[in-house]
Formats: sequence, structure tokens, C-alpha cells
Amino acid sequence: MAQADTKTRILDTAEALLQDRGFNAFSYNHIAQPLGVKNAAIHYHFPTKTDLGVALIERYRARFQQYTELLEAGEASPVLKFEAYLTLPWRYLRDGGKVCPLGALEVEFNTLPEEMRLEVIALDQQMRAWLAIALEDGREQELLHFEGSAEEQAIVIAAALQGALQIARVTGHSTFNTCVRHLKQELGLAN
Amino acid sequence: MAQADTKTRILDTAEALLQDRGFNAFSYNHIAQPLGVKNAAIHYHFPTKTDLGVALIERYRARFQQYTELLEAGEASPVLKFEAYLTLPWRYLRDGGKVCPLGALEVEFNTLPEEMRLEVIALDQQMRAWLAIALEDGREQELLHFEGSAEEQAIVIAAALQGALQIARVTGHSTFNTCVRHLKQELGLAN
DNA sequence: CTGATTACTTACCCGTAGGTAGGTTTTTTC
DNA sequence: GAAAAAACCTACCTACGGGTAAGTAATCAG
Repeated sequence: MAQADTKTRILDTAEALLQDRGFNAFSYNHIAQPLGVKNAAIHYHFPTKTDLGVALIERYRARFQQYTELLEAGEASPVLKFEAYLTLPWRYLRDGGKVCPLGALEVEFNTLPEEMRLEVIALDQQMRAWLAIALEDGREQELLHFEGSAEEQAIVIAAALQGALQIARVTGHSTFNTCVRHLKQELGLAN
Repeated sequence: MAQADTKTRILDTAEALLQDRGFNAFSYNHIAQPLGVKNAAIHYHFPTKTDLGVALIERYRARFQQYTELLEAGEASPVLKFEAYLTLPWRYLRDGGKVCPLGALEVEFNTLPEEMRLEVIALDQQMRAWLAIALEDGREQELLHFEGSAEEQAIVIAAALQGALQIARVTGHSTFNTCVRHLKQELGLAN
């Protein structure tokens, strides 16, 4: 816990690799080298790659939790919450054309160890459940407009954003912006 | 070219593996074993994995080409074309919870050799361009309703389907159906 | 000041990945 | 029916994957 926290730097590097290349496409050495450390050092902090994967997803979850708590504490409006949700993939795209971690993990889902799968499911539900509540609140306050259940709407939004991030890799960033604009319009939001 | 065409069976197996586990997560042995053949046999037909990958995507392209030509020949209406487009991911999902090949390849895009990347881009554009034309025709004939350009609409549809297939892995098949229903409604289609 | 703990390194191990060289069998071609 | 081409198999190679054991340097706790 002295020099800039190696454990955190490992997670940071692994996270970037996950969203850049996928979980199966990076190794302990891919993490170790940029940190100027040997791969055994990674094993010291995360004995197996499964451990690392689980820790990664748990950190996403904790971060999302904090993020939403901050929004709740700030009495954010449903519209702001929705836009805050959009900010996440938007940052991924801007930060080197990264992809949504859930998308990456879901594509490789059948190769993941059970422990990681459970975390993926938990993260997916956590995020979409929160979005659904925000959407429902927005509709009740007549700020957002849509038909069907809020859960269904949340699925469509999550799916579109996830897919858009991926397609943006081959078609350019505008793809993502197009999707966002479309989703906003659909919900009756300006611009 | 005698006993059921090994080359085709290799591509079939590789295709299933790609959509089940991703490109980096299967090896020549994963293909060879179910075919009752040694991995050198795969190398005989596809010297490198890149060759195999390129051949795979080219086959997707050829198949889509045939599929659309059939629809054009049958004078399919824009609505039928749109529904035919929906059929593709729907089959993937039914066929063992597979994922859209484009989604899988895009997630791993940064790990793919240049030759494969070019094919991915070509497949992506081929599919979305065709969809866009169908959508535009549908709007002109007042069968489909949407705002903005058809290309943009095609992006949103492709992204949503792609993402929905992935999310369906952790949330169940209904996720995908929800998205499809939503997209149809949005275009002004019944059911 | 010492013993224990933390955070590593060095030096391995084994399995698998993609790939190759050369031989063998089967099929085709003339 | 012989030569040639196609479709493999055997046996291997090297590189890298995840992972481990044992040692070391530095810090910390009493």
C-alpha cells in the first residue's frame, strides 16, 4: 500500500485490456510489462486469472454503486440519471474506442469460469435495474415518454448502447452518437 | 471432395465456435476433434488461423448475398425484408444461444489480423447497407415509419439486435424478443 | 533489535496454441 | 495401370499461457 498501489494498477491495466481486447486475449504478462513488474507479482495479488476477473467485475459493480449513490445524493432528476448512464459508454468510446465490459464478457461468456459468470449476471442486473427505475421515475414525472415496462425499455437502451460501441469500432464514433441521439429522441428528450 | 466435404465441415465447426466462444477462444484442436481429424488436417485446408478467419467471414458475406438475392428475386416487400433481417439473429439465439458474428469479431477487433479486420468491416457495411435500403423503401411505400436517415435507423436496429443477443445470454431469451417487439413497434409494425 | 509479514523476484513446470516437414493413403487423370 | 495430385496423418517445434516454489528485500509490530 505504499507506492501508488500495485494492486490498483493491475486492475486498471486489466480493465483497459478487457475492454480493448477481451478477457481471453490478454495474459498476465500483458499486465506485468507496462507496470514494470514480473507476472508472478500479478499472481501474488490475484492467484488465478479467475480471481482477477472476479475482482475486476466486482470493482465495476462497486464503482457503479458509488456513481449512482452520488446521483441519488445529489437529488438528480431522472433525465440527469439517464444522461449519466449514457456517459459511461460515451467515456469508453472516447477513451480509445473501448467497448462495454458487459458486452465483452457476454461474448466470451461460455468460456468464463462459473464465478465470473455470476458476477457478470450481477453487474448486468445491477445496472439495468437502476436504469429501469430512473426511466420509470422519469415517466411518472412526465419527463420521459415510452410504452411498455421500464425494464423492457432499459433492455432496449442497454442493448443499443452496447451494440453501438462495438459497431463504432468499424464504422467510427459517429455510429455511437447516432444511436444516442436516436434513443433520446425516442424518449422525448431534446437534442 | 468425397466424404461430405471436410472443408465445409471445418468452416461449420469454426463458425459455431466463433459465435459460441469468440475467435480467440477456440483452437485448431477444438475444430479437429469433433470432426475426428488431426489439427494438421485443418492446416491443410486453412494454412493459418487468419486464413480460416477470413474464409469464415467471406462465407458469411456470400451467404448474406445469396439470402438477399433470393429476397429480391421473390419481390419481397420491405417489411418482409426487415423481418428476414430479424430472422438471422433470431436463429442464432435459438441455435444454442449464439451471438452475432459481427459482435464477437468487433469485441476482439483489436486482436485480429489486418486481413480479418477488413473483412469484418466489409461484412458490417454489406449488411447494414442492405438493411438501410429496405428501410428507405419501406418508408417510401409508407409501410415503415421513422425519422432521420435510413442509414441511421439501420445502425440503431443493428446495434440493438447485436446487443440484445449478447445480453440474452445472461438474462434469457425474452430479452431478445423484447428488443424485437420494441423495434417493430417503433417502425409502426403490428405485433 | 528481532521476528513476522508484505511485496515482490528468480527460476521453473506443464499444457496448449499455432504451425511445419515429411511421409502415407486415397483418389483422380490420362 | 502409372503418375500426379488431393487429403490427410505422424511427429515434431517454438512460443506462450497460467501457475508454483523458493528465495529476497523492505517494512512493520512488539
